[in-house]
Amino acid sequence: MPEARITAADVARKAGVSQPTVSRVFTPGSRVSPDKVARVREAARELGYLPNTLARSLNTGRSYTIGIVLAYLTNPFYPEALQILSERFSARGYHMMVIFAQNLEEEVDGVVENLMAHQVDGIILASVSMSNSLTERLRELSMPFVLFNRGQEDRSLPAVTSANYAGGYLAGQFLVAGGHQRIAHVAGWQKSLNGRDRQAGFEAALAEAGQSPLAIIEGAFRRDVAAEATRALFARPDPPDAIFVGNDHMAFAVLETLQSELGRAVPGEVSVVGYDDVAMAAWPSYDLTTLRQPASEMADATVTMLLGMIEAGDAPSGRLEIESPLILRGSARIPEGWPRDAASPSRLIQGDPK
Amino acid sequence: MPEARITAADVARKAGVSQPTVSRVFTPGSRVSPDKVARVREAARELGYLPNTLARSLNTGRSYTIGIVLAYLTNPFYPEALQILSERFSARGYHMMVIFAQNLEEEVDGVVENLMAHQVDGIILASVSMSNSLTERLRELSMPFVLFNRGQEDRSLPAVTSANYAGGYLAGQFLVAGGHQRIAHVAGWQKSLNGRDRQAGFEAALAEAGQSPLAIIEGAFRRDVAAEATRALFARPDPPDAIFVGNDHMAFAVLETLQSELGRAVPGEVSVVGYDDVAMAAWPSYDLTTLRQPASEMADATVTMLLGMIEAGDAPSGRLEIESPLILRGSARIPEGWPRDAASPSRLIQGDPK
DNA sequence: AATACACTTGAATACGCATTCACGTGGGTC
DNA sequence: GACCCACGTGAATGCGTATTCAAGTGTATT
Repeated sequence: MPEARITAADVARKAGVSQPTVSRVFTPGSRVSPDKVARVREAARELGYLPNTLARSLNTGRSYTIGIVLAYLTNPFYPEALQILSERFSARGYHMMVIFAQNLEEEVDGVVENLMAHQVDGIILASVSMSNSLTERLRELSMPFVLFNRGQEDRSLPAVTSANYAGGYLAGQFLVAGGHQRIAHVAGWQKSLNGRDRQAGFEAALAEAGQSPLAIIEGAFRRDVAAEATRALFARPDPPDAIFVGNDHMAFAVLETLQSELGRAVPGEVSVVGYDDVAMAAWPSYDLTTLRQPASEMADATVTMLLGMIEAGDAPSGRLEIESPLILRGSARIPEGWPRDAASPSRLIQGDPK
Repeated sequence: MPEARITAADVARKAGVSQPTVSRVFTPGSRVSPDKVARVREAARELGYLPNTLARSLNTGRSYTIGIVLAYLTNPFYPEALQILSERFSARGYHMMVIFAQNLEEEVDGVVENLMAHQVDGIILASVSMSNSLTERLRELSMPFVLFNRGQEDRSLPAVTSANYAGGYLAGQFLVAGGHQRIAHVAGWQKSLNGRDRQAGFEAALAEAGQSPLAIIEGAFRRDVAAEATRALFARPDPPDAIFVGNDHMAFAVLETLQSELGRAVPGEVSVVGYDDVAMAAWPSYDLTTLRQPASEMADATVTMLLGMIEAGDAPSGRLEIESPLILRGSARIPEGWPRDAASPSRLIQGDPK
């Protein structure tokens, strides 16, 4: 029966030093004489000692843990982002506590309180809504947080998104330039600013060309709803010749409904443009033209922003929008002379406290 | 500038009670008079008090945190499993700390030590290898752990998998019954027992029918390798008329290579059977016949097993294999009279300490 | 009326570590 | 040779909570 719990005091005793010296050996930046370092490390190795992170956190006030709240992983953009975020945080010495919450303000608020009780150093809210009272609470407690892939009306809230309006605009511009006359939109969830921004950009591009959307149907970021929307669009006497879909996850359902169920040629009869550029978009079955949300850059920006607040005490920096280039593939007709590298510019919107 | 940190002592002062009384109010099972409960709750609410989980864990020795080590989320089986595991643990009052580790024993060992330093109550190792020394270490420290979707040679290690051998056997049986004569296998990673078990079952079924596999090529659970394997199979003078693929993630690549690149009809010229039944397998683009690994049941079993060790002190229970039924879809010819509900039996293999 | 008992409560303490603080010790400077 | 200073070290203390333990209250029992 081996020792139940090895503490710094045990190591100290074995190495013939004091407990604080053991602590210093395991605290980068502390100065300890080389011989004691060696003795302590040797003793620690023999005993199998590991510093208790909880005790450490309790008196430093830093847990090196980041809480992340997610709505779901069904949309493959989130697994991609989650893994990258985790790896970035790991590289900076942080761990990630992952919690799923349905996208209800009430539930998210409870989850966030839970994370705060766990003394996380910061919180990432990925694609979930939070109540204003919670936002206030986080601010008062100066708990660092960043919204990931989810903006809110208040542009002063720290958030990292892609340039959704610009991306939607680019999608619209692209489809108009492709000579499409009846362009429909299967929109994202209307309670999501992401979805509304993409839609607004899309509509602006069409308006600028003197067009208006053939139809706009909410897809709620769900496959089944998007498939149903597609059926509805093609039950019309004047079906669309192009569809801009609010994200790739829905676009796959739209494509499948068009091809397997409605027998429409893509892009011959209908062009389809998505949003996200998840890995699957490049697979042969879909070959989807789409706007790329660069998960890697978004994760980098999120980590930088959050750790800036935590470690450097940076003030919350408002919303950061990452450039969202159009990736040309085979699901949409490519206009003559369309540049291969068209992209919407990235930009930082400084928050103006409402 | 609001209070920096509200402690139980602050609440106690405001409510006119002692700190232990506050503690008791927030500790289910402790008896406190109703009026004091009310006073304490009121004061806590006004101050915005949340018990510090770190301090609590420090002297209870229980963190209510589970560490989970994952190799990647690229195979969609893992996001599905991750979300279900998280929800199950949440329901039992536990949080999940997620860490990614390349599938190298060395790295996994380091990550696990890291989790132990964080005082997790238990660890789930999802599809990663660990060294024998680490296994020993975990046993000595009596740190509960369960291998998820990854068995090891030592059947006494607590693990939850599907019935991989039986599943592979069923796949082989099914393809033989379908009248296929040249059955190939794109195998999983050879260092994974999952992959080897599926292969062994498959080979046994063929052998029983007097056949032997046309070819077995390692796919390493990777899309690109699987696609290349498919090309190699069809570069032969005697290409296969059926392929059993080690998991769905690879099977999608095989299907796409067959259809988009090689122009082979599925299931007309080639039948394809996968393994996992991830959500995408049911999508029209793939419509993949496959063996279901029931993520939900596997997660339930894992949670039950791990929390049994943590809360009830159960002894590690050996490997548990969950039934893995064959899901009939359109990617493989269905033999005449094949039962619609064929399934491999689930079974518990008691560990015999080597 | 006296004792026993169930119940509630606060003072003290422990959990494992990091961090003051004060105390040497040695080498360098004039 | 006296002084100063940088450095290494251990004793003591605090982080915020849960858990002894003993004391106090009131009710039931004899």
